[in-house]
Amino acid sequence: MKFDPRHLEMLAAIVEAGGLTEGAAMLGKSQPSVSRSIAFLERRIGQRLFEPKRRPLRPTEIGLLLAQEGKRILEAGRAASALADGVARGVAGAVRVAGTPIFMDGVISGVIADFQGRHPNVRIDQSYAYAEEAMEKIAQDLLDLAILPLRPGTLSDEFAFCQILPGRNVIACRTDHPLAGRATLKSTDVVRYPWIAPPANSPLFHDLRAFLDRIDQREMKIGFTGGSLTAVLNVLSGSDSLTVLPFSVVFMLQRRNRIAALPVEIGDPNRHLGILTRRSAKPPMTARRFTEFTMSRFKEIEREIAAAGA
Amino acid sequence: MKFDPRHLEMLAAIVEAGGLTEGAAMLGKSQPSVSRSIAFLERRIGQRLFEPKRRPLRPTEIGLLLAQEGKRILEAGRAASALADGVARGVAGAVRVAGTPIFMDGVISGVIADFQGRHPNVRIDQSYAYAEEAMEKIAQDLLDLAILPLRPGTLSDEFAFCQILPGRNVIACRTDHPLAGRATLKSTDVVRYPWIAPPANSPLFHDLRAFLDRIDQREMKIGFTGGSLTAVLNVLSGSDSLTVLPFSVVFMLQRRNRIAALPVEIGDPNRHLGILTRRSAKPPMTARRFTEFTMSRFKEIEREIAAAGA
DNA sequence: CGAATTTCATAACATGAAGTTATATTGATT
DNA sequence: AATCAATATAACTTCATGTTATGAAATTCG
Repeated sequence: MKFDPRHLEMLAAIVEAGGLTEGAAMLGKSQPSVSRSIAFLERRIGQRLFEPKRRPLRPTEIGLLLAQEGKRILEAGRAASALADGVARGVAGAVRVAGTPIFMDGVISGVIADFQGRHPNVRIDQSYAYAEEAMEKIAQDLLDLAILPLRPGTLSDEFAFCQILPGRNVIACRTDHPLAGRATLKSTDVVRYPWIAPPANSPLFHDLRAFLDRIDQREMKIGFTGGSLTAVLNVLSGSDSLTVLPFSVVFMLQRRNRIAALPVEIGDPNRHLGILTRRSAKPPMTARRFTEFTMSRFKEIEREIAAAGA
Repeated sequence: MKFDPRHLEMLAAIVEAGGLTEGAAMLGKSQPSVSRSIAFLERRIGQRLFEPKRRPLRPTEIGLLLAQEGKRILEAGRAASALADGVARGVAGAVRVAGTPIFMDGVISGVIADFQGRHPNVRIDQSYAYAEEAMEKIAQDLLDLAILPLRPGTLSDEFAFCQILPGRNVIACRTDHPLAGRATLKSTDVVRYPWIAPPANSPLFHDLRAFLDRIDQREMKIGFTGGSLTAVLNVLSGSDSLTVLPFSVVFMLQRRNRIAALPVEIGDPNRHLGILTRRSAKPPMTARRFTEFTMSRFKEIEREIAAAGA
């Protein structure tokens, strides 16, 4: 005996509402429709589900038991509805976001924390990726969006890129570093100190190489390499090391971690930090929400940077 | 967004089975039917439920979440099916049975205990009633069956009566009662001792009155009245009291409770203990099961009585 | 107790989702 | 690259469910 779950739903609704008419109303159906379906069900299982000749329809023993199962079905259906509505409104579901490690850890993690505070039912699946890999994953729909530095011109039509900050990098050091506070720096100064190298394939590393090429100083002491942002910061604040970091990361961390930026700008001025998405398929509502949230958050950060610079 | 629970079932089946084809098979439906239903559902909620371009169909985030609800629906449906099957086979549900208090407590309670051991999913709703009340309730379908003493001839066509034992009553006393063991008794003997009166409106009481009328002894000392069988037995075994009890009750209890029957038979010899049911409507399977079980049990009891009498 | 009211069942018909088989398409596999 | 298996689509049928209108029965109330 296989039941149509809708029949059990009707049964539960009638029992719960205390009558066929109210039960039908609760389900948004007409009374005769429900009446016929229940009659059909009773004949199919060869059992009365409601006491005969009782006008406020009262369930029999088995009617009550089956109605309990029906109630579970009703509740599962309601849960599913709530879930689907949440997804449609962008307040439930998941967002798959990736970005360069240092930037994700230094800035985006804070944004994610804020976002989760407002949308606790949205899960953020974060991963680390550089531009090439991120674009691949976005194209394969393994990723909803990526937050990373790019030159907008270099992009294929497949992608959309929404810039949020200038992608400039700076040389970072601890606040009481011998070089900190100097108005100008000679290129020979910076190579006297040990360096923390960013990951070998990262944009930061390329920028650093380009910078050293430019000042014709190919010899640098690498004192530390391969660490995450936390490790980099610890080494940075406990030694005279220098490293190259996105300005936004230094800005966000400068108070808490006593990090300073030297007056040297590094990297392509045409490059910007931005949000990379796929242009074609319309993204899930959750991803759109997160994108909007991130952008508004960065507007605030931009203002803070401007205020601090003034 | 209101879901058709069948869609959620399909979703769950596909996810559980690991593919659309197997899922359809699990539900006993054709593959195209399920495919189309899922496609329909995806368009309705505007969300993909399965990753596109994946051949062993794999659920998306939301697909998985909705499938979990679907699983609950599937399980509720399965539970309902098991329940309905149980009821149809008479191994689940309830039986409403009534009978005279002394007889129910003394004999039927043991039968019920046996029955419940074999059918733990059948609930026995027991109540106490004499013939008149029992017939009313059976006619109103508030009762499935009654077990009580009746003269079969007096019955209307509405009822069926299946006799299980002669309905004879005896005078009961404790085994070491002064009268116990005597081969014959004079009527004056029995009125010397205090009596325990059965409930005033019970057949036992009427039989006792008829008996006393017959032996022309209208004066009897009533020492105790109004108690249940347990109380009656306690008084009986702790004093020289006499009372009238169905023979079957005395028989069942004589070993455990040291009760004896005096060689005096009381009551209408044309009356029999039997099972009273309604003839018209076909009874629920559970009631039929219980009736059959009770009758077979009484066949055994009858053999035991015969063996003990020999 | 009978009338009014509520509540459920039935009738008649329309609609459309879901069932079917046959076939095309497209990832996956070797 | 070719084959295989899994899924999607097409075309069509069927039947449960939806509708409104109405009848019947039980409950309530004056």
